[in-house]
Amino acid sequence: MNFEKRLKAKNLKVTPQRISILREIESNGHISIEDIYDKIKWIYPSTSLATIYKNVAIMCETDILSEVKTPGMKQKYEINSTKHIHVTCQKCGKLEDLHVDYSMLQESCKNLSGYDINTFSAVFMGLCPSCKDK
Amino acid sequence: MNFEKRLKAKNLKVTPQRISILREIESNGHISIEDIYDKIKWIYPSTSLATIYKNVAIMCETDILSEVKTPGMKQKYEINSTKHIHVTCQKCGKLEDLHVDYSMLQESCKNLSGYDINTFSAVFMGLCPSCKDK
DNA sequence: ATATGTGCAAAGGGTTTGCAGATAT
DNA sequence: ATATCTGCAAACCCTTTGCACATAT
Repeated sequence: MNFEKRLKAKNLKVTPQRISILREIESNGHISIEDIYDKIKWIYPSTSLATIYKNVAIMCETDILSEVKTPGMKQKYEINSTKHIHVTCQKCGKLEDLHVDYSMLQESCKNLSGYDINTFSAVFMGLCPSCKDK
Repeated sequence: MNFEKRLKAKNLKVTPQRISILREIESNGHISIEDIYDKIKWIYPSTSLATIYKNVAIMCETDILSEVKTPGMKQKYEINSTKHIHVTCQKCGKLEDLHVDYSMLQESCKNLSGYDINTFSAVFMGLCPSCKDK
C-alpha cells in the first residue's frame, strides 16, 4: 500500500515515524497502541509513545486508520480499507477480518430506525478453530 | 424488571447502591459510568464513584450488564436482555437498541471463519431522524 | 456471626499537553 | 522559510486498590 500517497492526500507530512507506524499496523492487521510502541522501538528506537498517540489519533480523524472496539478487550487499530466486519477469539485474543456482505442487515436497520447509516462496526466473538479443539 | 432476583441468582447481595445503579441504567437505556454517578448523587448522595466502578464490573462479569463499545465514543452499559444490535447518532450521540435478526450474518461468519460463535457486538452509525433534517 | 459490600484516599495506568528543537515541504 | 512534527516531561484524566467500617444474609 502506498502510505506516502495516503498521507499527502490528507495534507499530513511523510515522516519516518508515520511510515513505521503504518507498516506495523499493516503487517499485524490489528494492533494496540502499546504493541505498536513495543515493535517500533526495535526499528526506530527514538520514537516516543506520545508521537504514536498523536499520529494514531490524527490518522483516525483523517480516516487513514480506524479503531476496532470489542467488549472486554483493549482497543486496536487497523488500516482503513474496504468495509468489513470482525471475528475475535475469546480465548487467544486473535482478531480477524471477515469480508461478508451485511447490506441486508444495514437495510433492515435503516428501515427500522429511520437513521441515515454511514458506517458499521461489528465483531463476532467466540472460539477460533484451534482454541475450540482444546 | 426484578433486580433483587437477578442479583441473588448470581450470589450478589442486594444493596441500595446496586438497586439504584440498575434503576439508572434501566431508565436511561444506555449510560456511561460518569453519567450513572451524576444521576445517583441526587438519589443516594453518599454513593462513591469507586462503588459504581466495582459494581458495574462485577455485574458485567456475571452477565447482568453488558458493555456497549462504539468507535469514537465512550463506553456505555446496558442491562443484559435478549440479543440485539445498536444504532447510534454521530451528531447527538443517542444510542438505541435494534431488534433485528442477524442469524444469517452469523451463519456466514461461522462458515467463513470456522469459529464457534458465542456472541455479537454491532453498532450502526449515522444520523438519527431528527439530526439529519438539520 | 460471617461474608460481602461500601466509602475514602491513595496509587496506578493510560492518554494528553506544552514547549523547544528538528524536519518535511 | 515556514508550517508541521517529534520527543520529553509534566499534567491529567479515568480506573483500581487497600483498608476500616457498615450492611445483608
